[in-house]
Amino acid sequence: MRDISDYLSALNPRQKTAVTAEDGPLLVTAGAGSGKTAVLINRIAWLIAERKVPANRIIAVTFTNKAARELKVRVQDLLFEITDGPVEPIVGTFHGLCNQFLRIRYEEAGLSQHFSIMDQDDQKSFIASLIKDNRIDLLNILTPKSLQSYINKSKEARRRAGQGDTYYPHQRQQEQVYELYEVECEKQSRIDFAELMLRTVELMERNTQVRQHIQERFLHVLIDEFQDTNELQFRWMELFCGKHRNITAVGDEDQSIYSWRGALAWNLKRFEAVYPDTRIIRLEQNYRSTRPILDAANALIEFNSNRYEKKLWTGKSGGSPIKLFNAADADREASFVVDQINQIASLGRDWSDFAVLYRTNAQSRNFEEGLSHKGIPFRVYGGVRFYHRREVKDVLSYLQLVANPNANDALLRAAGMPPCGIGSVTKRRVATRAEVQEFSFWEAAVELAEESGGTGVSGLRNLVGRVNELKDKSTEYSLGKLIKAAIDISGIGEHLKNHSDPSERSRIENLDELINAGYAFQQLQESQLGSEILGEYLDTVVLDPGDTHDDVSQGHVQVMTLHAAKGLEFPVVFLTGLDENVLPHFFSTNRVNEFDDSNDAGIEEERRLCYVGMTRAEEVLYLTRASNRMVRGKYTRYTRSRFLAEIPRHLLENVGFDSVPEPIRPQPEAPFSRWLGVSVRHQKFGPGIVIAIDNQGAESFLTVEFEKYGAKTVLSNFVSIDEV
DNA sequence: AAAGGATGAATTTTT
DNA sequence: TTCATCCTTT
Repeated sequence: MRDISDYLSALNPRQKTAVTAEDGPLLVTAGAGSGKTAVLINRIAWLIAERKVPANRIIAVTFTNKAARELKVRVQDLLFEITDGPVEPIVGTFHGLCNQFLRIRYEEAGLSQHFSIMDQDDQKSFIASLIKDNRIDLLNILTPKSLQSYINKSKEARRRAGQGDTYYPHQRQQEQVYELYEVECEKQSRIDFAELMLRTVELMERNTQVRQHIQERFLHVLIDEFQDTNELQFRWMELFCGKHRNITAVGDEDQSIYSWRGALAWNLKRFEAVYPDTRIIRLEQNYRSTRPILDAANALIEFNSNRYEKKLWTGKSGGSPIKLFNAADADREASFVVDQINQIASLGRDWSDFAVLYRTNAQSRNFEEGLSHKGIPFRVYGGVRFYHRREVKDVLSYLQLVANPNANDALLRAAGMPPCGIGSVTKRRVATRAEVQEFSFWEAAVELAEESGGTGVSGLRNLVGRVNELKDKSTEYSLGKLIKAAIDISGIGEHLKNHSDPSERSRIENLDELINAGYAFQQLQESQLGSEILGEYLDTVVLDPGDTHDDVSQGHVQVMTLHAAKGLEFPVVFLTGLDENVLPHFFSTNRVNEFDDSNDAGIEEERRLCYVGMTRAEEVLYLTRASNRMVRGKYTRYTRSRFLAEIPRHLLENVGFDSVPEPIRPQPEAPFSRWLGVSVRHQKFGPGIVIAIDNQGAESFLTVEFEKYGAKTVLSNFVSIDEV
């Protein structure tokens, strides 16, 4: 049996300090590529193996299911040789963990046992039908989408209906819809993503017994990607670690790119404020990128304010400068990228070594066309997820109805697919009946089906019969078999098979895939019957609808947005669209509507996005741009991104203009001004204090009074802020 | 209920 | 330009 210290020896000193930190609040600010996942994994393993903390009394939280799976597997792998017993730390996403919690404590949380979870799409149509059914005349600045965001934002701020501002008419209407929404969710036993968190937090706050039990149980709480936590999640953390206060938060404010979804990078600072005895460890050694890439990324992010001063460094030497290409238009930008990929690949690289990154999905088309034109295999991340496909949702609506008959939208969906004579008139009858009798659409449909009537009523009779048949089967069938039954009994399979449109017919393949997924899911759980496993399956489908980008993408060039690229790394990266109003995006520089905040904060998030993109690159980084882009059918001129001017020029190599280059913009602001008087550390000269700053173009020279060498003027790239 | 036409909107999307 | 959604028509 090996000793845990063998593994620890693979860590650098700071990582080791973080891994073996004693009890109490611990904050790890981990720069891109600095091995934060390794720290998390090793810390959990160390707690279990060295500190003998029972694995099931450790809870680790991530934002994605993928990250949760990876964390769990790697901890288990690491401990496999060290411990004998099974190792099961509790690892999951915030929402997944809250769901598990609420499934057990649904009663105390005031939920129906059969509550079903709505994803974003479900929620949006739920709100839309709410507005329609209640005949609400929406003010013209409000839409179902804006109301959805209002409701979610309110919940994230822990505001219930009736607690928001009502000064303006539109605010009153927002509150009105929010109130209706809560009532309707209650009636239909529906719950949305934010509600999973809010209910959990509210229950913990309200119920002392539950709180104490949880706080007692979890000896250690660990949270990954802390810069992405929102208000609710911060509160969740406080509640979960309230007793033992053994909380490890890992994050990087420079990679906070989800503030528009309520993430508060500021939570890192707040953590320190809430836990004054916090131990802070900074991981600054980067193991991913070559030096020019790091230097450029560092210089760029330096323009942001309110950061922890930290500077990534690498022990690696060498590395080629960043290649900059100015294209005349987006087509040429794409063909340049494709040509470069072809050339570099011919020197012996796999297609999957390349990534093409962009700010908006609309930019992908040129690259897709260029790549397929040259016959290069590629995969575009994003797009419609399997479980969001129309035919899949249609089939699942029948199962949803079995699991939660109160789900009105599931009934309406099932009623429309396959077409069975139930049109808008019949649907309205169902809705009216449900309203009058104060029960669900399902019950209304059952009642109406027993009366006599025309095609609509016989359609309802059909539908009710089918769902009841499925309900019977659900008690005896396995999940895969049940899904197959849903496809057959509903008639969706038959309907698609006979469709005149071949693209509709091809949807059958997805349904076959759905059946397979059902069998696979059943395998994963212990053998349970359909009725028991169905609920779990429907939860999983919503909370973990699978990657749009499977790991089978080997042998393909990776094409994706900057957001999708976070957490990934590639040997060769093309960061495209470095144009003003593309990156930074137009919305961050111009106020377009009341919902976006165009200000420094907006630009700074764009800068972080750019930073995230650059730090994805291991060896080669290209920055490309185009002077003309087709937008809404019109050619629009673009100027170079301000971010290009923020990267020291000696790190950039122009590999081509195929248009007249625009003059470089003047330096926006003296970059290192905040460094004056700050104590810093130079790679060669050691510690010192900055006494003067000289900005020359994109480069900055710092005059530093060194402890050991006196005053010297050095390039800012070689200086980092001293650790406090 | 389905198909065709008009209309309007167009960042990013871990759960 | 392109795509999705709504509305009209049959």
